[in-house]
Amino acid sequence: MPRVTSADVASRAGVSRATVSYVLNNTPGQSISAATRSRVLAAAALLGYAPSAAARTLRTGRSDVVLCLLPDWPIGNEVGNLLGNLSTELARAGLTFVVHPGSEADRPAAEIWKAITPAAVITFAGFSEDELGAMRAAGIAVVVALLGRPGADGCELQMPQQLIGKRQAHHLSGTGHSRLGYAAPDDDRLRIFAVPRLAGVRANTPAEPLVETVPLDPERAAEAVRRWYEAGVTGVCAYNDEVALAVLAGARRLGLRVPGDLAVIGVDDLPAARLAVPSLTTVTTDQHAIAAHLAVGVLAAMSGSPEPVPPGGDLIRVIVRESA
Amino acid sequence: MPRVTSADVASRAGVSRATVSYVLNNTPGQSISAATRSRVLAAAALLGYAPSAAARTLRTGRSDVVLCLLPDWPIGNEVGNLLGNLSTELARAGLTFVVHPGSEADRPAAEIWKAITPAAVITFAGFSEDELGAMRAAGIAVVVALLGRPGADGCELQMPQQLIGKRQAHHLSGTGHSRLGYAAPDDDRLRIFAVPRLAGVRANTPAEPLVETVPLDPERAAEAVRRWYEAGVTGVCAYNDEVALAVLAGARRLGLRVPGDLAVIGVDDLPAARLAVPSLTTVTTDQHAIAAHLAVGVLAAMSGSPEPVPPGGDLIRVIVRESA
DNA sequence: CTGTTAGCGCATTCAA
DNA sequence: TTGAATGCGCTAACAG
Repeated sequence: MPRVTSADVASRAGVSRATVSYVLNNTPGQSISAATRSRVLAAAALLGYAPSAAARTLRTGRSDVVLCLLPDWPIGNEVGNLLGNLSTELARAGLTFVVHPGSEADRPAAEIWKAITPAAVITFAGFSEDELGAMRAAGIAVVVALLGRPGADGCELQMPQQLIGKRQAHHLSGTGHSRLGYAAPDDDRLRIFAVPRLAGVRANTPAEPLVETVPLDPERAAEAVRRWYEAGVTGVCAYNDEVALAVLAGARRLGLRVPGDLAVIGVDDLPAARLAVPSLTTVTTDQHAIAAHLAVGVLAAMSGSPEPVPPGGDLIRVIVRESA
Repeated sequence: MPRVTSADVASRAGVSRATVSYVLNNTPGQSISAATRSRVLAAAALLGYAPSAAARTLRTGRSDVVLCLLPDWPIGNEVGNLLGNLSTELARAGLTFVVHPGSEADRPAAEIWKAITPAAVITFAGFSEDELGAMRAAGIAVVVALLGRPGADGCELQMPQQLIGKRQAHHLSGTGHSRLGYAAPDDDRLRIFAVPRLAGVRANTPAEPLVETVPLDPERAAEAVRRWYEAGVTGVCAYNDEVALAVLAGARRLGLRVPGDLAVIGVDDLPAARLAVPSLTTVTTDQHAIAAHLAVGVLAAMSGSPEPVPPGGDLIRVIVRESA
């Protein structure tokens, strides 16, 4: 199974390799007769010719691949949505989007981008200065850091994460809760999200929220709920809907009424949120808008333009149901 | 910011490009003095040299990238897990795993693999013969089809899908239910999974199961539950946990007891399953084992070996909770 | 106008 | 240890 190259197409069509290239790429400023053109096209189709991405990338110096390095955190619905939207958005710009789901432990990030040679890298975890330099040396035009420390080059989405916490806190305040709790996830990999979300809650509530780690288990969640109850907490912001469901389960186990004794608000609007008892009030992010913003950021970085302004505040909405 | 090439490293270290290559690749059968070696290494580190994947791929004729083409279906926890495990598994073999989450509509699959030139492609949707031929012509050694029609070249995981339905049916039969219902998802993109799972149920229950499509909405789910109830159905196999939660919600709305009036069993063991009321009995697949099997399949296909035997039956387990 | 020749980009690897 | 060839496609310069 010998690889079909442009030379094969050329000889099959009785023309030179240059002509094949011109025809297949529709190179402007080249006049090639319709007859020749169709002969080349026919030959290419017949042989099933696909140009070597490697050779093309080598020659042009740029690939059209955007690589997303996923941190070690579990991929759920929301991330899945974001990735799908991002793919759509980048495809619109003629870019190919791929995701690497592995952890740093399995394969260092460097190995990955070296193997792909992307035009751009999107990362959620941030990079060291060394790594950044290495990537530039490898000809990667841009690095878009999502949740890294501000000031790193690349767009910054810390704000939306904080905004999520802010919205939660405001909703609970608005329904008369002044003593809040925060339900943190029992998974260190989620700290990168949990920290800014909690910060958002903290900054928008008069009293310091009482933070409890809530495992996804009714029994153990009940312990956290009990501590809140004893401390006079009446409203809980949960890291996400899963944690919120655990809080619900814990409250039920203690015989507490939701939202009567304890109001709960989640994040993500999972299908399960609507189906829970009581149905779960939650905060959702417009992943479509986020994806669009990210895509614009990537494009800007690739062309050296300044990074775009972060999207407005309307991309985070509270979905009011029964639990708060 | 000029790209750092091996030539730069060579001149900086005062050696030839060949030497650089030998040192950096630790090429066996080459004797290079420790002094030279360390000089090359130092120069490479200093300049932040990263070899061009394109050039390397072009020269060696093989990339170490495995590309997974995801169909249009929503990416949830389970798929996320599978991808993560797969990445780990392939990393063990020195391969780089990337996923393309876009739909065919955004960007035809051909565009993707042409842009990546992977050593192997994993697909869940199956390919046409034409596309298969094209991929081979592009030098892609293998195509692993997961849920395609049997007989396509590549390993076949249809079986586990059917097995899932089988396990559900058996569990319900074992707890005394003879008239079963099947709760199908309200999303056509999931048909590829739903069909074989339903087939598995069908093949393992005496009477034909009563199939109802269950939207993820309590109100509308209740309609489906009512029809089951009126038809004398006492046990429902749900497509997955989300659908199962909808069935639970529907039953509650009708005032039916679960599992007393209606037993429900899901698939996936989402966190929400354990937290539901009543907690959800469900079936889970050992994604670790599946990933390992897939990885072996990819390796086999890449080396031209026959495809490995499918993993045994122990990778699907019923987790018994309250709902069935 | 139409199409060709020739050299480049970068790392690998054989022969010297 | 090194010079030089090689893999594949792009494209400026050039000939019919």
